[in-house]
Amino acid sequence: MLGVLSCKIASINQTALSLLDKCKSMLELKQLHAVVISFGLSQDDPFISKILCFSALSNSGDIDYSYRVFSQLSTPTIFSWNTIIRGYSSSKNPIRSLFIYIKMMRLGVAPDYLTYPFLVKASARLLNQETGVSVHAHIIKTGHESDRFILNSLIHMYGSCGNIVWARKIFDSIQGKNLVSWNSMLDGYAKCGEMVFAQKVFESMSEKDVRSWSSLIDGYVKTGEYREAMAIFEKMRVVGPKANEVTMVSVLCACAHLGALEKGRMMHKYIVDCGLPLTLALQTSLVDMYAKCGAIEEALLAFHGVSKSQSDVLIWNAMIGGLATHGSVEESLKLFKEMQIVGIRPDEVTYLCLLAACAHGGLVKEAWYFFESLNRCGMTPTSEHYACMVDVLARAGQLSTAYQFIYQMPIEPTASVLGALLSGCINHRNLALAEIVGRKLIELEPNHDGRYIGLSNVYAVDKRWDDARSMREAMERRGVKKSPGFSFVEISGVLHRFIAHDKTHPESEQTYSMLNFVVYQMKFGCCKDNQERSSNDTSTEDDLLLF
DNA sequence: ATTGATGAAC
Repeated sequence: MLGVLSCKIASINQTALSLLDKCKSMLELKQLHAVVISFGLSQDDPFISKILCFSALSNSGDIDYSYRVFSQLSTPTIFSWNTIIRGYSSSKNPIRSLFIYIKMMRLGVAPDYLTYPFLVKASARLLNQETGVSVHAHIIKTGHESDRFILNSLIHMYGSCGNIVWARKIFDSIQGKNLVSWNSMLDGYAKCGEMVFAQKVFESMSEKDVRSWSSLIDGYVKTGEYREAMAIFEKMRVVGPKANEVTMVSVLCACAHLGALEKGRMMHKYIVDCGLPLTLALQTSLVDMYAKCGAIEEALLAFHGVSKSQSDVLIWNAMIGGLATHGSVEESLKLFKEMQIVGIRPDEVTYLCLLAACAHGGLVKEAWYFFESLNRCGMTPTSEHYACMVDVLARAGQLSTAYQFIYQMPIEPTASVLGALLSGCINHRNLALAEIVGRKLIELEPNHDGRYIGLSNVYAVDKRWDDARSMREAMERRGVKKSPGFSFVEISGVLHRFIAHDKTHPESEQTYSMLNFVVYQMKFGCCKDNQERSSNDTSTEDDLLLF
């Protein structure tokens, strides 16, 4: 009798195990788990291992459920410990990997060679080098310092934490580097903005995969070298591997910053043609690209293509921010309300977007409301929030309120906070305050060319030409290099760069003629006749303002 | 059972 029963249990167990392999959601997993518990099999090891793995590691898993199951085990195997540490290392709370590890140490459980890669990953994701160094020390103490997987993850960790020197030291020490070693080193340089070194590493790689290309492209995007990023992508299309989601996210970001709408549309088409799945990250990049390129209708189209139940705070921020910078202030605020109805919690960035909207629409009262909402929702305003708030007040001409606001800030005002006040002072012609703020800004950032130009502009508005010139001289005396401002215009997919006073473009003459025409229209609201259009009559004042 | 990349604002 007992034999039959145990036979039955074994077959139920077998069925449950094979069903678990086909499990697709937490709901199904929990149902199976419940069945097995009701048969009194919950302590059965292969089954529990599978439950842990699915809930800790699968995309549709739930690491906290995994941990609850784990904490019921009397003596978890090293496999179970590692699974939980691994699960937390890629979760929202990577610090929990370290907590589990500490628990493990206290209980005297010995970690193995599979424990450490996840602990290093957790430290990397925390961007906390001190934690990383502690883990590194444990790796040496337990004799795992020559494991190639661990060394590769250490390169990545040090690179992510900005310690590129140590990343390089480990990289150089590895005998028999593999593609992951090279990619981690390359990505470390790219993350630190060391693109010359990143390029060097990239070129000396005998084997490159999609990650190598993506890291290089993203490095150029993060350093603001968008045209270089696009050039690498074009090369990748010819000689490299097929682009994937990550590649395209960076490429779209480059298009967005270049304002290259045609190119952005081509990239959108490329994504569809390649059959790349339109993930939420890609859709967010599309929304942002279209919005930044001024194609707000296409941005909205991309945004509404996402079902609200699948959306997250990032894509709402992209759309709210896009509408705000486009000047569609009401639409932007309306979307904010809708976001809350859908049940997406706004975050710090959402409030920055809202404050930007208020600045554009001159909505001072609303801005105060949003600023106070930050505190109400338990968020701490950052210097960027203060800068935005000052921008709202300064644009609206409430200069003394702005000044008071800065005065009672709990943190030191940053250059962008004072910068917002300065432009308000210039626009509303409070030149006495402008001079004080301008001087403070140079003090704060003595190596920033724009700060000297800022104060010089104050003098220029005040027609104090000698003082204006002296600022330029002060800048040169201190050896501050002035980088020329430039912008891009995309025509038929070709990017044209314009630098102030640059005459090297083949159609420079027509361009300046049109510029003068447009400036005249803006100033006087009527057309000059064609004869006058070509005359180059920039005044001294404009010259100084443009620098 | 292991390591490496991506979306929002300044």
